Amino acid sequence: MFNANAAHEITSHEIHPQEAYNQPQDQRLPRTAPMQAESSFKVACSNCNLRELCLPIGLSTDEMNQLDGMVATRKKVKQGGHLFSSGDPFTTLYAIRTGFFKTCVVSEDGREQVTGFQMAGEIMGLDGIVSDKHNCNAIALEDAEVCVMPFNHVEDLSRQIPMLQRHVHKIMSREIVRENGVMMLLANMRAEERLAAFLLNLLQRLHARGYSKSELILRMTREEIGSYLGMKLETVSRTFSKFSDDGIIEVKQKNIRILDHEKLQAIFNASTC
Amino acid sequence: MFNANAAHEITSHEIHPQEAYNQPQDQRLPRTAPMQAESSFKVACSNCNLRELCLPIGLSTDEMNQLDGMVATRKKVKQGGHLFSSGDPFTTLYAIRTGFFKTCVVSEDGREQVTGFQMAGEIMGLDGIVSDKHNCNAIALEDAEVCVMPFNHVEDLSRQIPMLQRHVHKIMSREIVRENGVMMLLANMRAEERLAAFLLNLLQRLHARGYSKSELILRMTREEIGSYLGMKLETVSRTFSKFSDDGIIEVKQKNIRILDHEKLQAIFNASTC
DNA sequence: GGGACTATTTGATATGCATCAAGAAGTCAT
DNA sequence: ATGACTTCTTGATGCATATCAAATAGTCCC
Repeated sequence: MFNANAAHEITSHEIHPQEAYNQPQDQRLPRTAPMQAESSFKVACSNCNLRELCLPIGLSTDEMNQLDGMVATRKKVKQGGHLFSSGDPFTTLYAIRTGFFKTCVVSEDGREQVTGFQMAGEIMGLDGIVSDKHNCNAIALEDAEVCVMPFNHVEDLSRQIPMLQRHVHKIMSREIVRENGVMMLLANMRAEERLAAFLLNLLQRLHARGYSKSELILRMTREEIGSYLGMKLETVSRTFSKFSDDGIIEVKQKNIRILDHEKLQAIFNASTC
Repeated sequence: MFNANAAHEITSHEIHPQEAYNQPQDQRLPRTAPMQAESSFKVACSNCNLRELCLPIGLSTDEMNQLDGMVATRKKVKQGGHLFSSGDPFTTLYAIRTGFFKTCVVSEDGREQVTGFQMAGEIMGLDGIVSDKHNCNAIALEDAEVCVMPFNHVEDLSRQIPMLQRHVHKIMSREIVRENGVMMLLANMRAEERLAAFLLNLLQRLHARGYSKSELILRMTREEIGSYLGMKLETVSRTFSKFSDDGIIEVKQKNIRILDHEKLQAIFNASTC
């Protein structure tokens, strides 16, 4: 659902290479899709190096070519910029090619609730389908690029390619299941369990993208973490400090190093105590 | 997505007529679909009196007939019975024809989290699509009947009827948006706001089904409400008592009468204070 | 590089809800 | 109808996290 070789096209003044998720790093796992010369790539899923995350597997060459019609264009979003806002008319889904987003809903009185953090290969905009307008804000937490997929195209192609249809359904179902998990977290867990769950989830998703299992850079503030986890930023900070004191993690601002993955897992399951 | 004239087929020993949501009541709004003789109805969406809630509008007669193939069969579930359980293989969606359900996920240590309450016309099982197995338990809170819709049928028909395809997408999107709202509730609201939001939501959904706006019967226990809202059953009870003391509602066990709808709404928006 | 801003950390105190407990009301089965 | 069970209500107390506050660290912008 988006094109490959992102790194080649990003100019260095846009991001800090050593910090950005959208740059390849030493820890990245090898990709099956070989790197290719950087010029002359059209917007196409068929040669996107993230297609294993984004698209259904097992498509025929023919279907792959059809699929390239799904992405109409690409769009860059600067850090802090809105990809879409609550109330905007809904016409397209977005696949993240590079960068990192948060989605949040805002109540009438202005309280903001972060409903999720999205990274490369993940789809945004599903909330807009039901009422033909977006129901949340999608804000880039670092400079980002997305594939614009007009929802009409997605639906048309889904009718022609059953495997794609199933894939779209799975993506929506996955989001429902994810939110079920967040409900469990918010309703039942204590601060330490929530933060452990949050870190483990981020690590797992980053690992699937070729990043280290024992290190990560938080793209969001303590306040945004707190919003997502239903706690105040001070509590997030205190809990980080506690994990640090207990030798579970090392915290250097937004850089987190996991020292004891098992202990973190144990806290998450602390349920079991 | 399910058949009509439920009331005619339910035998009285199964439910208490004066209490059940699955019985017509004085307060019900008139339906556009006329009541018909009770015998000889086959499983068919085309003559279901809930199709306005359940199905896309504006289908041609032809498409309507096609759609009748979607529901393979119907299934009765006794109060307390499982429609499906976490881990069960996923093959079908279910549309509630009559009755009332809860869905809940259970963490490894056994903590139960109610993720939703479902009533007539609503679809269950969407959580199962992503991993081909169900991710939660669906338990009947009163004797119920559902339409069994093999997911293969749904997908096949969706490819043939674009309006149905869009409808399925909307249903999934609606669930995502609903869960966004629950996240906001759990992360940001205080006990009174949560319970007010809960009551208003139930009232609104029941009203759409022809029930009174000022009265409802809770099908779930205080504990189940508490689980859904992220609070303990004692707090639910206390909050009901407080609303009662404040003249906002009248509580007689599971029977709730709304005395001051505006005040309830104000508490929900209490955010604004 | 320096000043203004934002983000983070840490401490002290307050509070909303959980927990523990016990009794009342309602429901079910025989 | 009667006893056993579940559900609900209400009170007393405790605790986890919110709130308030202030200092520190980091970042951005001229």
